[in-house]
Amino acid sequence: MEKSYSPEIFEKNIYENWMKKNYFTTNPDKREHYSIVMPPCNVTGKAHIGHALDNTIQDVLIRRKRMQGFNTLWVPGTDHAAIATEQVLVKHLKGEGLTKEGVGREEFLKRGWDWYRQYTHVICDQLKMMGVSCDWSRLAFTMDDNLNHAVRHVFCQYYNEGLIYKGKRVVNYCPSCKTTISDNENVHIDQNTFLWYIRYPFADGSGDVVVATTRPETIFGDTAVAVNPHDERFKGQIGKDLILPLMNKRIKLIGDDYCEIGFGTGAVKITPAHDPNDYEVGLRHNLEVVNCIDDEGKLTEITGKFAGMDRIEARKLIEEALEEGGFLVKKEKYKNQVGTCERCGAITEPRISTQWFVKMQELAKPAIEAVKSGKLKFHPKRYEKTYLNWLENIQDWCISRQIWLGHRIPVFTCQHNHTFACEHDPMECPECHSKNLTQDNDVLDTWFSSALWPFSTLGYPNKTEDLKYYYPTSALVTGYDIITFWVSKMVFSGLKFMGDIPFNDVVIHGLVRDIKGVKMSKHLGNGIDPIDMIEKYGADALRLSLINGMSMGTDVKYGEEKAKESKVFINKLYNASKFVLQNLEGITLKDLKKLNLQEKDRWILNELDNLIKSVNKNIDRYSLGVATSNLINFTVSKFCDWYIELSKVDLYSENEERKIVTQNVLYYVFDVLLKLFHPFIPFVTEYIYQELPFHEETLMMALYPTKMSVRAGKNDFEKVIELIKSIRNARAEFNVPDNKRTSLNIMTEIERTLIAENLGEISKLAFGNSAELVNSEPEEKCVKIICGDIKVFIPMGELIDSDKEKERLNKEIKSLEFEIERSTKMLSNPGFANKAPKQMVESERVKLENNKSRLLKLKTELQSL
RNA sequence: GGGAGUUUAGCUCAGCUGGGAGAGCAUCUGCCUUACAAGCAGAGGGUCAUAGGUUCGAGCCCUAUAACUCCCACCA
Repeated sequence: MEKSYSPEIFEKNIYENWMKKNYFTTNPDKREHYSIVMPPCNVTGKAHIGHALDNTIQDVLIRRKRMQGFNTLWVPGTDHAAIATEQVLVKHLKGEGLTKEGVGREEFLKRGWDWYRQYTHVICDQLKMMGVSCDWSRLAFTMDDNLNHAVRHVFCQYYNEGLIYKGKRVVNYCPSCKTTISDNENVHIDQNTFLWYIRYPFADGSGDVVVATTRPETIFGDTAVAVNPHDERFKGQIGKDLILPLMNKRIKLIGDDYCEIGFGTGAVKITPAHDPNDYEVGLRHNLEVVNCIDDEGKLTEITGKFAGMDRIEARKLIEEALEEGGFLVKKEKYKNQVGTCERCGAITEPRISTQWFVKMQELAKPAIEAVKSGKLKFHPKRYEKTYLNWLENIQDWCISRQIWLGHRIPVFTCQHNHTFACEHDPMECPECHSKNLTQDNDVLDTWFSSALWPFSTLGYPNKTEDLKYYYPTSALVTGYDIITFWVSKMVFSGLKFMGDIPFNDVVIHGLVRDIKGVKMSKHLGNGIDPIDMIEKYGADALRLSLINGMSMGTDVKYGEEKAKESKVFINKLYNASKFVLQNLEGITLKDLKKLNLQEKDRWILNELDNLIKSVNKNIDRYSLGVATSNLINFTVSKFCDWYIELSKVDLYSENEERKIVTQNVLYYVFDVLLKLFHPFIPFVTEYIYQELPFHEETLMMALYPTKMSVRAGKNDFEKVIELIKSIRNARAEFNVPDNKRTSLNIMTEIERTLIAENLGEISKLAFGNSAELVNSEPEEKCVKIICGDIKVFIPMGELIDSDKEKERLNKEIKSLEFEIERSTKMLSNPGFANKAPKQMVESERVKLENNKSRLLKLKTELQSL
């Protein structure tokens, strides 16, 4: 083993070996299964720290279950992230002086595949560096042939059942990406703008109506002005004609409840082509739909001299024109929110267009029921609300996108206008047998394919053994940001096509933010590259730093310091392993239960049992951060600080029997500890494990520890620990430096056996040069320490300062008196004595008695000074 | 406008079904003790956001309030 912990020299080899031995691959068998499908990573570039968190959580769950003997399947995968990738490709083309239309669909798709092939490698290699134990032989991609088959199968079923329809709607449209985007991708941001008040004169010259708008450029598309039919101000005017400014065209004043009395001027201009509400109003009143903004965000021909101008840039000129014509009443500052494209940041346009939709009402119902009935569980539970709230207010799902990358909509039209959906590319029209067919130009929303992920990756629509065995999967691990648009879609898809929920548990984690809590972004440059962290501190340190202290569902504030801290801890574990290994030479393996254990051995074994219990409990409830802090706490504060130090006494002694016992306990505890740690920090644990005198082929397949229950009854060794701490404490109070050793004279009646057994240990750990049991107080001037029944006399000659000693005793007396008062009060409260559990009352009584007798001893001591 | 979350030591956060406030980092003191100075031993530091309530007992449960964060929503 290397002198110090250097992850860079072994992590890569260990991973390659795991791969080579096929430890990650699995197939259905007789065992119980535990399966997870990995949320597919976008093939757009590098893995970010969020991937590291998400995949570490899954790896921890998978690795523990694998060690517990389950048939564990973890399916890795990647997503084609069509809009983002298409954008990048278009940019690349532009660099070559080309356009997408110029190269044509076929060539463009070819370039897409080249890109995917190249970057799938990058992202997968990075995941491998993190140590993920997924079954790489099953790596899935949302555009794979079999997944495409699943998509088309599902599409056709929806289509044939009438759940997919084509319709005219106002949808969000990004003029920069030139495609429709979903509501989720349309992010609202605050903007400072103006509210323009515009006068619409009545055609008969009887005054005018003033409307307020934030979008004067849409005036060209106005086909009505609406007021509330119950608004007194407009009584008798509804139905009259108005003159549309700038267009010099007649439009009607209509009455519609959509218009709120008391808001703004009470009148609102109606532009059915460019506002979803106005479109609805338009339908109710049979209004004309006039497009005044084209698919590039430019004003159309009908706007006359403004044609070809960008819609936002044209505002100023439109304003001037309105003013010139005397239509502008006023303009005031106004704050509102505009929709922007999540990917490119451009202001989106509500735009009337023909799109494909999935009817959601019926599909949502069973998905709601699955959660309400408790069959599908969210962890933490509060995220159920996000899920339910969304499904209960569901809108039809717009699934068509006007781009080229992705699953092309499998709907065909023949020359006689027969339209049909087809799972496999058709040769002819099923109705008229025409061979002159054209396919719909749009592709499907990326989420359409990821919605099928839990079963498409297992072979759907074929009825495979995998599907039968691994579905429903055990858990889905993902961030809260995609509950609505991914988790919910998988649930209703699973219920619809598999007849069962796709996973039993939904484990929701938070987002990784920077140390100040700000979202990481390229723009701000506050991102932390997980690969950087691996190179500097090792993959195990990265993993541990993400998990330790994390609370499921809550955002993680992350800074490089955390990786550093984790590395410091792993180094500690590494050093402990060096100690253990050095001292296991010549060990003969024994059955611990048959060995003559001492109190200290029972103590550490008992603590270890508690650890196993709490680690399991916390992983079961997905409190991974608590599990790691249990583990770290045990390692540092129990194993290293105490047991290792205690063990030195016997290991370096001539007592062969004690040496064998100690070696066996050390080995046992450390072996269990490595196994418990392995799911979290797989590399270093495997590395150390291979150095142990007895081990299996790999730690990742070793049996996960269970409790051994060495003993029952109470733990006496705590008393020795208390004693040692008291001595250390007293020495510190007298400013005795650690390198000054003293003799320790211990007097006790009840605990003679316990103390006699641990004299060497007490001496070593409490800075003694000797420790012995005495029957009377030494003649010399001593510092006296009282610890329960045990008294320790430490001759410290010139160091003893009686004022200081008095001070020390007084301090202790004071805190004891405080404690006694508290207990007395509590016990004398009839409510407590009657209502509290008996155990509680009893232990409080014992505590009080002990404190009282201790107080007496201390007071006697003080008087004798 | 609706909903959720957070508020505990100087900083980052734990704290399970209520039963004497915890960790890491930082600070101070003393130690190179043959696993570890990336260390060891010790110490200081908290009205658990505020105000009420339930209870024998509240960081934890209930009700308000405040501050911050996030999500959802078609308000011109």
